[in-house]
Amino acid sequence: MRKNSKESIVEAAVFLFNTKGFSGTSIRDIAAKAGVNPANIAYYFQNKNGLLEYCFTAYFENYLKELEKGYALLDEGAEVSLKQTVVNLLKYQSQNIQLTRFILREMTLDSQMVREVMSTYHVKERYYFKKVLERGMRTKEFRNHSVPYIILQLKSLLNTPFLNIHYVNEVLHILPHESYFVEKYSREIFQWIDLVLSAPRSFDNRRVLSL
Amino acid sequence: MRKNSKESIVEAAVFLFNTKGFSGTSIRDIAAKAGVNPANIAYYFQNKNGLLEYCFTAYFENYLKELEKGYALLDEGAEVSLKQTVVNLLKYQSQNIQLTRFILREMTLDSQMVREVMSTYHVKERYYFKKVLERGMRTKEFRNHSVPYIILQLKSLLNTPFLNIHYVNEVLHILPHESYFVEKYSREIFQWIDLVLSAPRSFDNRRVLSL
Amino acid sequence: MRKNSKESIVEAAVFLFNTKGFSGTSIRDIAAKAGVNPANIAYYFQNKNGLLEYCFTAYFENYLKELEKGYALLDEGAEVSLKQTVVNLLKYQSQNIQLTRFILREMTLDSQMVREVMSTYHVKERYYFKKVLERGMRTKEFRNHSVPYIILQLKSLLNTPFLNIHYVNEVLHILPHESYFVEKYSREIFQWIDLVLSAPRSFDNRRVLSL
Amino acid sequence: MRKNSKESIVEAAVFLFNTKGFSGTSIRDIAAKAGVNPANIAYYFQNKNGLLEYCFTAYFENYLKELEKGYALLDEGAEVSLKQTVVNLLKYQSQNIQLTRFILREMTLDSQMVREVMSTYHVKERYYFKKVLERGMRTKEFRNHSVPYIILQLKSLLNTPFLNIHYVNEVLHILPHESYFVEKYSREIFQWIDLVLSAPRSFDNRRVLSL
DNA sequence: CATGAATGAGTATTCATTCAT
DNA sequence: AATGAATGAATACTCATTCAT
Repeated sequence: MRKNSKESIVEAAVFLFNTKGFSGTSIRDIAAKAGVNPANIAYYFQNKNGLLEYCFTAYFENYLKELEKGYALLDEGAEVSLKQTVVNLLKYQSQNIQLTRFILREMTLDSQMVREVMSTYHVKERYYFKKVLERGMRTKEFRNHSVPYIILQLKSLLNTPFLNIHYVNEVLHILPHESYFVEKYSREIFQWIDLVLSAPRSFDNRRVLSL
Repeated sequence: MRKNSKESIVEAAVFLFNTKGFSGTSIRDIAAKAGVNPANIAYYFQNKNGLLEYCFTAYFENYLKELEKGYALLDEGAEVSLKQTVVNLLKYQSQNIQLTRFILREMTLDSQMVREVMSTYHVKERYYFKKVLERGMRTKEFRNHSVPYIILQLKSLLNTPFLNIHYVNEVLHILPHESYFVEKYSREIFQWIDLVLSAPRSFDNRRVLSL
Repeated sequence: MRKNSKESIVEAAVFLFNTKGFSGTSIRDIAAKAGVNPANIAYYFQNKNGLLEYCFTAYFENYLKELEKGYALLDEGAEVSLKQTVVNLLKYQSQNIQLTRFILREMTLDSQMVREVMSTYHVKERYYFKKVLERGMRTKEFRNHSVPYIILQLKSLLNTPFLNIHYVNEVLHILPHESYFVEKYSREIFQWIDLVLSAPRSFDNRRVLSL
Repeated sequence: MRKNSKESIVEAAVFLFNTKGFSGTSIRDIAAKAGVNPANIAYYFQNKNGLLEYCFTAYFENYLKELEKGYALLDEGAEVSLKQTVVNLLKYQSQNIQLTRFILREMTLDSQMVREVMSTYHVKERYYFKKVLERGMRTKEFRNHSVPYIILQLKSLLNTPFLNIHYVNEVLHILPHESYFVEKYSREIFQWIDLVLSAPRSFDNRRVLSL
């Protein structure tokens, strides 16, 4: 009857997982919101966990694409590449704000499935960041610094607004889902790159696209 | 049989909420792990939500105490006060790493209870940070900056290692529960304060206690 | 794709009904094992019960044929007829060992369908046995005996090895699906006929075919 | 509220398993018939399979007791011991006719649980029968015979009336749950023992108790 | 003939909670 | 202070079946 059952299931699931968490969301809730029969979820995704894995995969495959786009610019300079990556990721997360929050939260659990699915993606992500940072240090664009600690800070800055969206909204009156947030917050991270990461010199943000 | 049922319930609950999430943990799991009868939990905490609220309250009351200790140093300078606060909070979170992760995660949900309980604490926290930052800007210790965006970055840096502890462990090989992490990571945040937040001048970390 | 969907469905169904029971087997199990679409089963057999009835009918029509073959020999003597029937039935059951076990088990349930389908066959079977036994008693081949109790014993001896095949295999190390079992076990039942059923005299097994 | 929830659950379960089979019976059916809450079944028996295991254990422990009682008479003669065992087992099965039918049927499935639970009991049972038969052959009470095939026939005769109770009722008009059946059918099996199993001589049934 | 999509009723099981003791 | 028994509602999931294509 419905044209796009699978799609509407995912849509409903993302919304509910985002607001109530994975465990806190029942398959019936999802089916009701999607306007489909609960059995249909098993039909398309095997079981509730299959739906979760589908979301994880969807999120991370696109996430890695954004990473790769920035990484492709590495020959134009580590700083340019990194800044472009920051913009890409902020944009991606801002445009998929519900999915992002849900994934970022679920990642903090100790479930075996999460570990398995994510180990791949995390290793890849770390590889990209490491390459960019090491290149920058080699070319003296960046000062020498502990790579893990830099990655930790960068990821902190990138993820927190999307994970704690409610806090950011209500307490700080910042709206991460609005388009100008990407622009504004990119500049904040650029400043962190310029001041904390880069070797002291004149900075060049002109090459960063789509800002 | 057990000397301190209540305490052992909380202990078990924090461990399980931390690893499996609040919704993912059943009262029987907790009771089994604590070695008490499930009905006992209702006896002490009314119901499952009461146990959650107890954890939130316990966490935030001590969290605010740490904030206040740093705030009390405001007259010795905004930078000193802020840096001391950073050390205190890192220490507190590192020493209560399971509770911290669980609370930080649960805070990202849209439950009404979470909103209610936390509005108070978040407002207070924001008040402290705002006071310190504004004082620093007034005294020219800090450059002028958007207060909300600075708070956002500061909180990002403070919380992320404890929330994403598994990622930080496995991927970055950083161990936030070990004592030297506080020391090392404090210096990273100090650097952020010095380079991003402070007006360009010579920095003074000598006054920060217990580092 | 498959050449003979219907046949492969029955084959799969018999195997699964045999090992897991009718209620314990799902239409999807059968379809999966047969390599066909579940909807196909409804196409051929109306519904799951139709498949069951098909199996029952197939089993009993051939079963009755074997009975009739033995009954046709009645004029050559009750003992010969009975012994031939024993051989025929043992052979038939041994060659359809999965179907046999499943049918014999399902017959022990109180389902209405089972009652209906089987009343016909049971009555016919009883008729044959009764005729043979009464003839034998009249001709003094058999001693006088309660017919129902003799039928009960005869059916016990005929069915049990095929119904409790696992027990018979594992505990007694007898293999009812191997061809020499028919030969060996026939002799056991012949002995029962000779000693328990027949009037004391010299026995003649020469006329029994295909042993 | 109810005085004997556990007992009434077992009672209802045995009745329903008997008529509809284990897989064909739902936990709700049982709970409804027993007048208890479905969750109570999980409370007492862990899950549906736990209830099944409970029934198996209950059946076989008492079954073995009857076997042992007969076995204890072995020094009075193999024939006496065997005949007493027959009476005991017929009595036990006749008095627990529903449980017996259900167990005998379920034993014919290939479930792993059934195999595990029963391997013990079957081995013990085989041990008793083997000892009795071998003793009888040694003392020339019984003629030489293949022990497994004798056990097979004996068990056929013992179990079939209780397993195929409906057939036995409707077609043969024999009522295995009535007390005189034990008496009558014992004599049939005695005759089998006397004529098929025993060496030709005069028989003595006087020593068999409670007949 | 055959299938993928879809469904409503049903499955066993788990849940937080209550309450008499 | 603590517990075993019990419950009703909810859980994820499976079922046989239907139907348009």
